[in-house]
Parts: sequence; structure tokens; C-alpha cells
Amino acid sequence: MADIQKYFLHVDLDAFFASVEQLDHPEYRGKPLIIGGKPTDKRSVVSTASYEARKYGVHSAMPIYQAYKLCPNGIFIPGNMKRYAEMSYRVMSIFHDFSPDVNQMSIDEAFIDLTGTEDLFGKPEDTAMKIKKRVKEETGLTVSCGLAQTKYLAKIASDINKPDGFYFVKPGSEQDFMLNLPLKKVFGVGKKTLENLNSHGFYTTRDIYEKQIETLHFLFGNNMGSFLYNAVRGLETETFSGETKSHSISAETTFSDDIYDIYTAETTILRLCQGVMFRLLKENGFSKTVMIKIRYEDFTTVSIQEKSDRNILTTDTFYSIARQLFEKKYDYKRGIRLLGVGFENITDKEKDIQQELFDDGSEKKQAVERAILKLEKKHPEIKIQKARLL
DNA sequence: TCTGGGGTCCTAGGACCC
DNA sequence: TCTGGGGTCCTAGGACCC
Repeated sequence: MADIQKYFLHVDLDAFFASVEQLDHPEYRGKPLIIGGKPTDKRSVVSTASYEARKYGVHSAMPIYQAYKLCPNGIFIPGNMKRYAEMSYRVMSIFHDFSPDVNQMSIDEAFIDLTGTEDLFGKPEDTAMKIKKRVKEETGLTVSCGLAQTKYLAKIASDINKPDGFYFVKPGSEQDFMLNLPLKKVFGVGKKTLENLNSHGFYTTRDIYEKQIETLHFLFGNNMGSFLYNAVRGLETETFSGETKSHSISAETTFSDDIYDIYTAETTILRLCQGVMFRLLKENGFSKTVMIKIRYEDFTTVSIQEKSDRNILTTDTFYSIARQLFEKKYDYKRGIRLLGVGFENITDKEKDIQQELFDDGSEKKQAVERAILKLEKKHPEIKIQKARLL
């Protein structure tokens, strides 16, 4: 039997937050709509811009005040995550009707494994069309799809014909596809890597293709070198291979004006700790590692983490460690722009039971108490009490 | 015109051990 | 007393993505 042809569809909701708002508010339709904050917000950035707003040059991650300059007649709103999550759920549910293997990557995108679904739904490119149609009919939203034999190529392909787009990287055309792709569209090549590539005379994917792997290793390191070597040949498979090694939960906040007083800093840390602790409990996670992050007025960012010998189970403990770390790290002469806290290396309950057996304090405490009992039996004249009861 | 918030992964250096 | 070479683990910082 020949190898089964694998097919992955990457589906991306077009200008998701803005599109939901335009659905919910007819008065926003056909107008430049910017989700992110009010034009007067000092340090907000654009979360999503409607396609009408993009015509003015507004795009994601742009400071709001800059978007306002480019598009003073735009409608600026803060957004409503609860509503977007609800719509996202509805769309993802549709995907599940077409494959048991749906891999949600974020609120607005997912991979759907269409391998072996031909008997049920027909050719994968037809299935892609059916999915687009159903999403449109049932939610009013449009999606852009990329179809390919690897997730990596499907991901890049979904970006080719946005919005309401579809692109199929046909089996056998993978390398051609990559060699015709602008370098900045290569997923995983960001601003810094692009600059680095340019500085070594690489301006196209073909420039990379023409070099030996040893050269790429030497110039960009083994990892990046191999990644680039494979990517331009359409052979990259590591990027979305799954199996995340670690998990973390964090929260951070940027102050509208830099702060200089410890009291505000500590109050903020407490508030952030409460939120993060709540989220950890909600997902039944356990963590021993607390992290805090400080961004100073000049945008330099430092962080420090500490692994405790037991799981952090209460906000009190979490906060007390976070505050200690803050005091240890904080350079008190400098203004603070951002504070963040988080848990790292989160594990689930089952996995953690093993560790609990030997480093949860309860065993030690028990051992100590047993020792005390023994001692008291032997020497009835000695009375041992906990320090706090004396 | 100074640059959000929530994540994951990679790298480089130091500690520690053999 | 001037010193090798791995291997592994940990930490801080940074690149990248949505």
C-alpha cells in the first residue's frame, strides 16, 4: 500500500475581533474599526484593525495614538474578549464536524487534520470549501485557509489569499512554493532574523537554498541553520509537531505612567498574583516556580524566577515569594513601566503525586512529630511544644 | 511617535559532578 | 599553584507568534 497522503488545513479567522464587532453592530460595518483602546489611551496598542482600517496603514501591535493619527475618523473600541471567545468556540465546533483531530492554536486559528477524511467529505480541497461555507452560513464570519501536506506549509498558505482566501500547496510543489515566498513570509523568521539574514547577504529563500547546510549552521547556529535549510525546501516539520515541554501562566500590566513607589508596585503584584493563582487553581495545575518581571522606564526588561521546594498553593505564599523576588531584583532608582508575575513549569495533579510523596512537607512534618513522640516516651520530663504556642 | 498581553522555544553562561 | 573535558541542570534574556 502506498503511503497515505497527509493533509492539513490551517484555518484563520479574518480580522477576527473586528469582524465580530461588525456582525454585532451594523453601524460599524464598512467602516474603519480599531480594537484596542480609546484614541486617548497612552500606552495601548491595536489588537485588531478591520480591513477598512488597514487601508489607512493601521495594523496589529501599532500604538493606538499612531493609529489615530493615520485614521482619525476610525471607530476605536476596547473589545470584548468574552464575546470573541464565544464566537471562537462556535467556529471551532464546526471544525470538529470535519475531523476528530482539530488543533486549536489560538482564539482565531486552528489546524484540522483532513488525512483520511476523503470517504466522508471528498477531496480535501472540497472539504476546505465546505468548511468555509459552513462558518460563513452559521456565524457570518469569513476564514482564510491553507491546505498542504505539512502543518508548516498549511500555516503559511492560509496567509496567501487573505481575506476569505484559500491556497493549496499541491503535493510535489512544496519546494517551488517556498522558493517563491518572500523571506519575511517565512514563518519563524521575524524582524531580528530577517535583519541577520540580510546582513549576511540573504534576501530571498533561494539565497538560503543555494547554501550548504554547514554554511547555514556556521552563520546562524545549528538550530536556526537546520530550520532554514529545511524550510526553504518545504521539508520543515518540527514547528507544529506538538508536545509542548513546559507550561506557564502569567499576568502583567503596563502602567499608563511609570511608577516609582514600592507601595503601588506591591499592590499591583498582589493583584496580579491573585488573578494568576485563580487561573492555576481553575485548571488544577501545580507549580513550584514563581517568576516576576520588571520593565523599566527605558523599556529594559528583567526577570527573576525561583523554584521553591514545594508547590505554591495559596495566594499568600505566591505573593510573599513574588514580593521577595521583586525586592531582590528591583533597582529602586528606576521608574517602572510594567510589572508581571507568573508560574512556570506547571504540572498536573497526577504527575505531581509522585513528587508529593517525597518533598511535600507533610512527610517531613510527620517524621518530626514521630521523633518528638519517641523522645517524650523516653524522657517524660521533657515537654516539647511548637514555638508559636510558647 | 516609544513599543499590550499571553504564551512557547532557544541560547548562553554558570554551577556542579564525574 | 593554574589546570581538561564532558554532561546536565538551572537561570536570565531574547526572538517569535497571535
